[in-house]
Amino acid sequence: MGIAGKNGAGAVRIADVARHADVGAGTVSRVLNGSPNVTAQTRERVMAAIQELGYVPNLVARGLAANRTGVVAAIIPVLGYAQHSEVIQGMLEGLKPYGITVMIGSSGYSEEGEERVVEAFLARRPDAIYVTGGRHSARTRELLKSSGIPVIEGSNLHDNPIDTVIGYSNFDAARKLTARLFASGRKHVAHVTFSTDPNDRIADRLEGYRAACRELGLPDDLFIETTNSFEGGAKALRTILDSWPEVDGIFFVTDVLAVGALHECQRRGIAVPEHFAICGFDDLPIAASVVPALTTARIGPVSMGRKIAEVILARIKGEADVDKRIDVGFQIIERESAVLGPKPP
Amino acid sequence: MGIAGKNGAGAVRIADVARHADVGAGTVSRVLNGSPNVTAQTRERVMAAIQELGYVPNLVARGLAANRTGVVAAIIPVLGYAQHSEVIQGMLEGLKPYGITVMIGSSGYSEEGEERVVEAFLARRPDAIYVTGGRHSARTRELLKSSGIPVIEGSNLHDNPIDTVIGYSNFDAARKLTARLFASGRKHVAHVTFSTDPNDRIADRLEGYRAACRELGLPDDLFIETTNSFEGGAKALRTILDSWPEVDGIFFVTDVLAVGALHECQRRGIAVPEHFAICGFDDLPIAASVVPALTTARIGPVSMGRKIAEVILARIKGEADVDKRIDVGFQIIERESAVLGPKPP
DNA sequence: CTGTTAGCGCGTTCAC
DNA sequence: GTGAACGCGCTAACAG
Repeated sequence: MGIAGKNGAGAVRIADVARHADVGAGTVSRVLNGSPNVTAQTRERVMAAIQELGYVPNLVARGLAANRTGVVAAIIPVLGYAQHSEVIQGMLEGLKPYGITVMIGSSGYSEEGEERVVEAFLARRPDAIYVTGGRHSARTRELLKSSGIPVIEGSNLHDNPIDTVIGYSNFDAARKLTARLFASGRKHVAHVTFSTDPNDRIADRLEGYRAACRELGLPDDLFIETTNSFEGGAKALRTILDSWPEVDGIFFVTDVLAVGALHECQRRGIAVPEHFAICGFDDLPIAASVVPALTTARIGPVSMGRKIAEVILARIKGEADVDKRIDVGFQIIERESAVLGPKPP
Repeated sequence: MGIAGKNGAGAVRIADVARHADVGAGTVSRVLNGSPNVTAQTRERVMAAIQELGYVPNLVARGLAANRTGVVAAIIPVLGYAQHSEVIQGMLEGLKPYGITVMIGSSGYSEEGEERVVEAFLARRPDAIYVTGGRHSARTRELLKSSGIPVIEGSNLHDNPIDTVIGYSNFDAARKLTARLFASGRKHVAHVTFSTDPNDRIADRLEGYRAACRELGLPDDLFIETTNSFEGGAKALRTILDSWPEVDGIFFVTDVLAVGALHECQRRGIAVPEHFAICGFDDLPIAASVVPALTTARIGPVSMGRKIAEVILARIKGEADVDKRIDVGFQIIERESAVLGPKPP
């Protein structure tokens, strides 16, 4: 320890401030936490002492004493996928004004990975925890449930949440997108998905596709699996061309896949939407830029993150009547990749 | 508090374990921290007690007592931009095996935002801190310097680091890309940049472009500013077409801009690389997918993050002879968007 | 090798 | 309204 021994902005503690302001340590703590039971005069004296000494409260010690750390934990599959990272971005923006910090972990798309991160995080006593999706190991559910803190499951509006779920219906969105392809005159709509992980969001989209097919009395098994990458989308397109020549519409489970397929169409001179109507999912920025622009479903991950922050704040404040199931909805974005007839000028 | 009052996996403390195993609290702490000074026999007894009671150490209390939190702080401009998020992903992967957690913050591309996050983070006593780039407010530098913890500045290999810098030379990479465009036979190479923030990486790329121009005795002022988005790239391309009809090569400061421009070329039927040789920067996944595939510079943000983790671990362990300046290098990725002559078959 | 004790810095009772 | 004292759960230093 010592003067500059990793003590943030100095080794000055609350006792030093108290001495300097000629008050008790308790009083300093009170002004720090905005207690009303302090005279304006003494408050000023304390504030002055804080300024002069450059005092910075030790939030670790506060966390121990108050049994409240001001930290929320967040777990997403990977940080590199913007759709998940932007949820965190929204949470950061919503929580920063309240002095709440976020610790981040990645599950690597695996239940086991998630379990280990949850375990490690709970030992740090966060005030709340956010996890992506609704599929977790039994032990993870148990850990979370008995943690005693608010648990927010995000992105997919599933039944049977651990505590609170904030998201949208992947099933409904996928069904709507599929139905839209059929409504635009397509007769044979395929679906491209992936299955490298136990991911309820992707699984629900597949079910949405199948439901839309069955509602029209059409076969619901025109789907193939690939890897979730641009190249995976291109590969899937080639497979469809080879295997199902009758297909005239494709619903890709992510924009990444759809964009990869669009590029493959460009390379092969296949006209979109004339030959294939194509839609994706997520409304990544690239969806509006690619040629032709991509029809897709928009979620608004940042605002979802902000909503999550709101709920966490309310729960931490102790408000009991917070919704346990919040639907942030989705929006179908219609662009050229899925219109029929000649392209707009 | 109480039995299930937000105490993680239960309210059992180290004293409970000690009692259950019939040893002292210190001994439990020793086995927890892997001290060699424990008999295998007592170690087992303690481990058994931990198991039976479902004890989970309170890392907040440990942090206070040990003056070592096992947390590292990381600040990036925004979470939604993959290039930055993936650095964090690499850090997570490198630090997780050592039980170290990452708290994340975003500066919003502003020095003031960064300063506030740094301030908030230091109060939580992280064991180390990572910040993006080398441009910071004077107060941020001062806070960081006097924090007493390892400070890693990342991404841009600048001079005058606060403590340690890990990255690559944006200047060199940009110069090399520009020179490559000239070497492929282009005579008028423009540069598209943006300036919405005090970003040393982008500024250094501009300087690299200008240096390459001057080395050939060519004008170094064919650059324009736009916003860093697909649409921004498209807009810049239109501006160049209108203003500088002689331009036959464009170095876009990010892949996002370059891809936006490539899409605009597709819309307008402009042949790339025949009309324009184009290159970007970052080697985002989209760069290999777009048509034509994009020549760009690759950094490897994930492995850079792992390198940062390594350095942090070494510094935390107290190793004094850790490099203060680590060049992770870059790689020019040659693809079709910048070759001359007929495109490959 | 092990038990005991004194802090780590702060919030929160209590009396005053 | 304010100060003093105790405790949050753990590590580290000290005896033994």
